[in-house]
Amino acid sequence: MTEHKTKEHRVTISDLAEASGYSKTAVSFAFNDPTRISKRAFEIIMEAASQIGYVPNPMARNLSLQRHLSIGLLLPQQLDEVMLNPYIVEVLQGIGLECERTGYALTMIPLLHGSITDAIRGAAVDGLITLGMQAEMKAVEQIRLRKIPFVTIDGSVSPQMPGVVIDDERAAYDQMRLVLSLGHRQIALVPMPLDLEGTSSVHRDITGMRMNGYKSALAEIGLKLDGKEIRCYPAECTREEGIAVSRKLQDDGFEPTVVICMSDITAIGCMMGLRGRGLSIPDTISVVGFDGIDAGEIVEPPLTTLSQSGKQKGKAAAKLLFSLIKDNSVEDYRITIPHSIIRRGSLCKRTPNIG
Amino acid sequence: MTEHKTKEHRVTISDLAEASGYSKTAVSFAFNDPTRISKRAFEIIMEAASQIGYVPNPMARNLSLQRHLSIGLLLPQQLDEVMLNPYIVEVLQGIGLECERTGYALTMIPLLHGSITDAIRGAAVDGLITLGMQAEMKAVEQIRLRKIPFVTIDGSVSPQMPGVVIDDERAAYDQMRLVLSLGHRQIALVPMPLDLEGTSSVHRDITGMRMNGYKSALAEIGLKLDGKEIRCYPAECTREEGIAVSRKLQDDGFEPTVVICMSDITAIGCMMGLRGRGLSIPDTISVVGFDGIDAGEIVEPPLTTLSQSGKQKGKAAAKLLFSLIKDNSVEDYRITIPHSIIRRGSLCKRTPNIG
DNA sequence: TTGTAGGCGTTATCAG
DNA sequence: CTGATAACGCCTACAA
Repeated sequence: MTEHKTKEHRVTISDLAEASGYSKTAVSFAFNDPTRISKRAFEIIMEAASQIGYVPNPMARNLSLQRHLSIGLLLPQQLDEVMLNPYIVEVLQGIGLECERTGYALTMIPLLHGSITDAIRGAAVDGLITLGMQAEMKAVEQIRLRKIPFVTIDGSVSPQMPGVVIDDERAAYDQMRLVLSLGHRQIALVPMPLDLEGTSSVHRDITGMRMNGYKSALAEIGLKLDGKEIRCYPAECTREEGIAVSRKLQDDGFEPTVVICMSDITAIGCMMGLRGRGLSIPDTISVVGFDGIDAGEIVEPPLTTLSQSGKQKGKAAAKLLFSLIKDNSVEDYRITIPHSIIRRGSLCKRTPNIG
Repeated sequence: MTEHKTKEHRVTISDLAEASGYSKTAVSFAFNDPTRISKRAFEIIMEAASQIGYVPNPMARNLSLQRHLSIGLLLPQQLDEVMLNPYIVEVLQGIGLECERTGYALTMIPLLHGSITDAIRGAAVDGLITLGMQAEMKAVEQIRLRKIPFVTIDGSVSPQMPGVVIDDERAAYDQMRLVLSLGHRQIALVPMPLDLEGTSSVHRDITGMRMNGYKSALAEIGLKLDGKEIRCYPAECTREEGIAVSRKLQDDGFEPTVVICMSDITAIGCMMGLRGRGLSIPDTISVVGFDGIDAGEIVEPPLTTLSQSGKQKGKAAAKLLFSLIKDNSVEDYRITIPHSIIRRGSLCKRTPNIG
């Protein structure tokens, strides 16, 4: 047992006032606006400060200033799960960039004994960024109670709930169009599971919109999600679930020429699973992902994907939030980030099977 | 411009006291320890609370309670760079897990206008986790001033600076031994650059210890880092720098049978670069990494690596810190996490070139 | 069970 | 340029 004494009566501004022979006011100025006291006073105070080891207490400072200098990120899942998702990590990068620019810290707010409400209640932050927040969630109400500004990424944005998104329907449409244009007609679709509870439905809106996009693209050439040529295999955004998909395909005896995933992680898992079953990509079967994460570049063959910049999203969201914190208003309550298709080796042309 | 009014005179405990007809004390109890007031009082107060929209102010609460319910992670680099390093992201997972268990938030503390000292000064946290902190850094002094407990990961741990590490020297030794045992004698070593400044030297200690490990292993069979058969190509932990290494090898006309990297990211970059130059892995050249990140599994061929669990490190560090926060002491000031070798396809046997 | 009053450590106001 | 004094909003002995 090693002792680490740290709390030996923290020295306060009063102590320093006494030690330096000046008033608390003077001390405060010395640290915050030295121009308002004499040079001599400043020096004496600072000297005394390092003598007795004084350093302003951030807690008290915050209360007085009525601000935390920190924004919070409300996590929809356990922190370790969140970090497993490279897309979210990208978002974090973007948020972090803005925080650095503005001198704010970024507080990750985990569920408090499983309760998001309690977590929000106690969050010591000047504003909140949420992930996939839907207007009707009870969390929204709780945030409003706190009377701190907040924005959402990938949620249901509205004038009452500013946020940043991509055009998910269009993105999915583009993704499907590409696949169809290459001649694929036997398709396995891997959406995110539309959870029934509606509580942790980070992806609810998104999944729905993307499915719409898929359907439009299919409809354009007279196809539809029929459960025969074109089937659905929902999966979470994890490699394991991606691998599981490849197994299910085999179990079903379904042999699509392409697998379209709603996330790159799933797609990569899928590639690994398919290869493990002796299929070769893209010769026997193509795979397409969604997100454009880094790892898509390093797999073999590299992953074709619908790329959205999580970093850009995070940055835009933070900007939005800071403008809310500063001016209490935003120019646009909805920021739409562009998406694009990145064509790589995992997807190739396919002559439609005849018969 | 959409207005988002949020600050319309926040309602305080006094307001609720008045509105409910009870005292501030009663209100406080209602929220913190309902058993201390009558059931009736509790209900009336809570009812009134939701009427007028009262919610305790965390800032004031913290000041009064003298705690933030948050620990800080001091970042050695820009947040976006940090997030680019999967190993650090793993550490984050581990820390996050502990935070969830204890109900603490995790605050990422970026440099404040480039100054780590200012960042520390203002950090509103109950304790700090640092990355690669060396005892003689000025940041240490600043943290001591704040009189908050702190631990370090991958730093110079001592009774005065508890922390968690792996046995880096031994790990590097093991890594090199494996390579040598497979017959490799032409070796490219890719350490992290030992920066001269010493300021951002997150890896200083580590690099040095690992180099020692390499040297011991080499010495055992009468070899040494001679700049001929065994050469050094320092590189940062990025894919780009890994790719750059492959280029430098070619420029030098050096044709090692194996490349040993101090991080998986570099190793993966290297693999990509080598393959881009027409070399086949592992037939022509083997590659070995360090860290054991996820991506090592998905590259082709999968990466052989010296695996350390960032998650375990983060978890242990957070545990250490919480014990410091709670009891002001720790059982062991140094936690050593085990490491292991993961053999995969990127490394294969090699008959030593003769002549 | 309830209320009064003082403290947490700063910053801000406003005289001198 | 300097210094009392009042916020900031909550918690908690202590007294009633």
